[in-house]
Amino acid sequence: MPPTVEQVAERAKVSVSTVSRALRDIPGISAATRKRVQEAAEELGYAISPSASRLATGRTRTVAVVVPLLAKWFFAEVIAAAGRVLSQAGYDVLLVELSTPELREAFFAGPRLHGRSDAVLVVALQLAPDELAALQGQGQAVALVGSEREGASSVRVEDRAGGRAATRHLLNLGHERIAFLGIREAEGSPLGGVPPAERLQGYREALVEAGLPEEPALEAAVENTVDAGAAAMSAFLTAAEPPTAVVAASDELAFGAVATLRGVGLSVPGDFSVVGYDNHELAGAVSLTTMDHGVAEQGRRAAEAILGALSGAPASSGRIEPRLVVRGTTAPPRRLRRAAQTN
Amino acid sequence: MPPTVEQVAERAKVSVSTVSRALRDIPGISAATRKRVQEAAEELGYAISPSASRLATGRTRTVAVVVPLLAKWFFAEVIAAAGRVLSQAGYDVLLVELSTPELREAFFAGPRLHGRSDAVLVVALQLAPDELAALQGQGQAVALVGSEREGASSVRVEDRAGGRAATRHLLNLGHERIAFLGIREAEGSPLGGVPPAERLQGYREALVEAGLPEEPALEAAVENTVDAGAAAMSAFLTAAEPPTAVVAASDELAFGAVATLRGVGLSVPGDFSVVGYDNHELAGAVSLTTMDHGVAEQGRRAAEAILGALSGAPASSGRIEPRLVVRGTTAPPRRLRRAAQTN
DNA sequence: GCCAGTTTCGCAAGCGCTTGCAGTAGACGT
DNA sequence: ACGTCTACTGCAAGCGCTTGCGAAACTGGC
Repeated sequence: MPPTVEQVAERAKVSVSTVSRALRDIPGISAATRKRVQEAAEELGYAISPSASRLATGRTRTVAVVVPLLAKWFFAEVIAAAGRVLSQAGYDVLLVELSTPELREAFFAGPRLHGRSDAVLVVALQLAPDELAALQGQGQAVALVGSEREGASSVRVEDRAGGRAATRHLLNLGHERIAFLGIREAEGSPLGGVPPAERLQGYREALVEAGLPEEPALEAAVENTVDAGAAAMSAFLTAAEPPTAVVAASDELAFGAVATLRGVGLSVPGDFSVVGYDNHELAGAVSLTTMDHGVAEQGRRAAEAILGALSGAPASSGRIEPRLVVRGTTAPPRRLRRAAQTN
Repeated sequence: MPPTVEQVAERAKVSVSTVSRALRDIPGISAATRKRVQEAAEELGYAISPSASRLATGRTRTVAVVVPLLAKWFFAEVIAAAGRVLSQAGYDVLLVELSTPELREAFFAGPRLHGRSDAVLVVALQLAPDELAALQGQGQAVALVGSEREGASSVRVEDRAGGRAATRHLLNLGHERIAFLGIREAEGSPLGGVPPAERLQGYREALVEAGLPEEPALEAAVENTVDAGAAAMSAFLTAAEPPTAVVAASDELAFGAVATLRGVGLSVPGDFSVVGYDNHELAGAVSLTTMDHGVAEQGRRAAEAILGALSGAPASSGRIEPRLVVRGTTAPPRRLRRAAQTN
């Protein structure tokens, strides 16, 4: 039904090879001929057959995007941003969600991308060396978001600095008992390796720098959900000497923490301060103080790295510096404010 | 680099046609031969070339998913659910985000999907007749989520019933001045046509049934964001005779409304009740009473409809009945509770 | 042990595009 | 006016797989 090069050639009174070259702006075709061909194509409503083109060239002009979980804001945002630059550049985006260990295993077991994409954008997954090799073995250029591997481009966040900054913010406000609400892998999750571990390190560093002791009781690690964050917050509150502030490794955990605190009648930030991590789409809605790590930018830069790699550029390795966004869930601890008032 | 049918054929000592048939479970191959071929393929790590197969068959085993905005929870959730059933069925998922009117126009102007997918899953976009025709003209089977068109499968939500149920819930609690916080298209948005209009209708119906007057001043229509919801809520509060409850056409608007209310010191649900619409991932976090309309199920069913259409089934047209999820943002109006106390 | 009827396979012609190489036609110099 | 270059364009051989059709092998029945 759709016209082929042949029909365009016929109409433009040239050979198919000329059509092919004219339409792809390949030199060696006179301007006049090129124009004639383009017009013929236009009139016929010609559209190239991707399959045929791919078969002949061996390249697909498609990049696969693999994520552990599509419905999480972070991943969706990264994909959206990456997708825009990719499709802008004329690439198709193939979506791959690896939401269970089984899917992950199956995906890396065979050459599942062979002939489907030229490159892969891997978000958040911590690839094992052989997994990376499996991808590259299929001739895929690979770019990583949220991890770093030899031989692949990557975009990472300075999470340690981020964790430290979040914690410092609370220290500067006068808090001295600050908890950390971290992320632990859920059972069925395919992430494999927890990148935000650096956030915890940053937190610890900040405490040490401030001359405060590390207290294991103030560190939790739970599944990255609102409910888990809420539960963990409850646990902190039952401590003998509860913290007065918490830095959460994600905004979702922070949401949960805030919910718990307000639920038991505590005021945030009056009685307790919370800082999140992500600058989630809805962070503003609850006025959450949080670390912004340019989620969309991560996607954008990874996509650009891929485009670069596809045109022969060497692997690049970018870093993003998170920055604190102060909103309404952080304030000096009550003790200090009382003191200030009595001044 | 990767092996081809030819090499498999050679190793299994059969012809390429036999390999092709054996690997695809096409009858006419003896069990013994089939096994031999499969083993040979296995040993060689053979993977079919999609391009070649597509070129030869004309089918791509790919379905395109088009959404207006990927990073919104609703869309991401629908895609995730649909993607799971599609990839389970062996289909690739091609992602298309039409986030601006320009992109939308360009997309429908040419045969952009020709040879790229066998079917399209259109989420939320209200297709103009010629847009639908453009897709079908490219030989695409099409399934719609959130709209309905002659000649295409679709999955829709009984939004009118949903709007009515949400409103009734508030009426039953004793509210008499209930506002509606609706969705209006943003300027640069490609949605084109507002499906949730039915939610407003349901709201009005419920009021009429309860013998209450419709008050235009109690109906707002804003962009579907937390901030816009917050602003609209502020407007409601400045009314001469403010409402005591609001039904929002989305959870995001509801989040904004709640934020405004609590921001000015009003208690929710003590002083004001709010019911949302979506049962957003984070609705639980703020304990939002809302209408659940099975978002994942919409994706799943649409994907199933597509698979059906691809195997020759006639267009189907499913409906989903939303249900109320009562959480913590709705309660009787203060007036009534006082009365109850004095009892 | 021979023939008709089944199975099981292989041949070869595409599918629609790309590209190395060869051929043709102007352009230019002398 | 003729040879030499350069600039265009066409030929044809793939790319790796599918599939209609005919050939070969095998099954029984007699």
